Amino acid sequence: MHTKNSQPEVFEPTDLYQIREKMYVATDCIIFGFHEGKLKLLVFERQVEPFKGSWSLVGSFVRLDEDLELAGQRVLEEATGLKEVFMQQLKTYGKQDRDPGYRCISVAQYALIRVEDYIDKLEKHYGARWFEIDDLPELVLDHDQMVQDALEQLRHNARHRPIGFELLPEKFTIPQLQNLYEAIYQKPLDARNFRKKVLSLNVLEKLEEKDKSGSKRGAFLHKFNKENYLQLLEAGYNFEIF
Amino acid sequence: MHTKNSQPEVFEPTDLYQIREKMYVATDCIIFGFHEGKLKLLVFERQVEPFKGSWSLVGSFVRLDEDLELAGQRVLEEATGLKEVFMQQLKTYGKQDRDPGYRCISVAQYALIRVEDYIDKLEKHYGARWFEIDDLPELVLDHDQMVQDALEQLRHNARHRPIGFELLPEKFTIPQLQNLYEAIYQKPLDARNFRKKVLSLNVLEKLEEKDKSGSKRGAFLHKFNKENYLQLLEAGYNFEIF
DNA sequence: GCAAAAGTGTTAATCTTACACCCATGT
DNA sequence: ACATGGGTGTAAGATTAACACTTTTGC
Repeated sequence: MHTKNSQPEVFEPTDLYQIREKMYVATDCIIFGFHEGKLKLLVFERQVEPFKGSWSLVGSFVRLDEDLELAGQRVLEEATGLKEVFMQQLKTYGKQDRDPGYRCISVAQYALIRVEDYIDKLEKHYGARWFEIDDLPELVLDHDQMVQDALEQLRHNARHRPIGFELLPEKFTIPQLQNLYEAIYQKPLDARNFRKKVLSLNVLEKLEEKDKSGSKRGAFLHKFNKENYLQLLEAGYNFEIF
Repeated sequence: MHTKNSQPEVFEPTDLYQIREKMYVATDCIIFGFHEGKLKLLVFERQVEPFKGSWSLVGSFVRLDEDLELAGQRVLEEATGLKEVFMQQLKTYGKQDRDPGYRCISVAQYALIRVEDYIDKLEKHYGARWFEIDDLPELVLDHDQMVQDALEQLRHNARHRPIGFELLPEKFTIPQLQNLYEAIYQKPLDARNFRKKVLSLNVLEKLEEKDKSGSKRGAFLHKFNKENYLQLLEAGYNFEIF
């Protein structure tokens, strides 16, 4: 509060560039996957002190000559071998004491990957491991918070953009898609209403092929039609799944 | 892509801590205000080279001993004299070449301030100036992008949380609130439907006082009831204004 | 008395929700 | 033939959107 006659304290522009202190900038990746009807998180065993051996997100320092987004992609590729993954910035964590060793802020980014049959290859390396999101271990530093925030963001985004498709293989069935949404929101959805809703969005392309892995009868495979999606977005269309 | 038999490239954990390069971390503030029925942005004349004299958001380097959020509050106080302002992290901008002088990433935060009669005090200092958001000057560096992103975020958030109240004085009338929403979304709203909707949310407290600044008849003042709001949020209530 | 903004309800259209049965197939 | 998951329609209820007139008061 300031009183009527006191001038407000206004910045001295020269201050702006007076105190310049460099610090470490890290990026940490929250990696989600979907497998066997469950939404999962990929975590890693921390290899360095302090907290060596604890579970942790995977991350890295951002290098001086690389864009922030690129740093995320690099971390992801180093950790999983996957390139050009869907990835979105979540939030930057900047508490002064968040890392006990040194001052370091971390830009968290979350990734959605198509797991498919590739899932256990990841686990063979460097203590990487998938956990179901309702059964996560405690993570190091503020990584628990990051995961909670990422889940909230994922739930929020999946309501408004057809983001869920990033977690499925290119071809998928409607029941698979429904399973995914049920896993994200942790509640059962009505199959008729779900089908009606997603088909009404007009972004799915029905293929002639069937997938018989889920049932004897088999379910028709669909593809996500990105062009239709972009057109509808421009037209101000609102995607809400339920 | 990797072939069936090649092991995926997985990160060498020791790499993580091998390349450590410090950089500057800045925070820039997108300051919104609402005055005379218009949504406005507070910008500043840049006082340092390069680009001295250009319009710019206000910002500062984050200090080693301060939390990121605190840095935002500090910048805001230095620039406007206002304390404990509503402020929310927007996004972190980390292109390698975003600042020509040196490597610097910037965490953008946006603030909503209650302008009231305080508006022109701000303009008297250091070239600070309010611009209407549909008539903004070009800003320095990537600040234009920051403002666009902040606007989008503001529009998005104002739909889901009663965030708009932060831009109004403590006591306000329903028509003023409607004006604000019209300014944010740049489209006219139906007065009857708007009133019905916001009142149905049960977060406004009607006062006995009237405000006669807007009309001869005067309109009843209302207060935002934060307790009710928090209760409803917990109960999973969904605030959508239209 | 008139101009200017505040305040008030109803109806049609749309969207959401709940709900139950037949189909196709592999075993 | 039966067990399993895939696929389909309808009706009731809730929400949204469109729309016009009366009230109050300062000038």
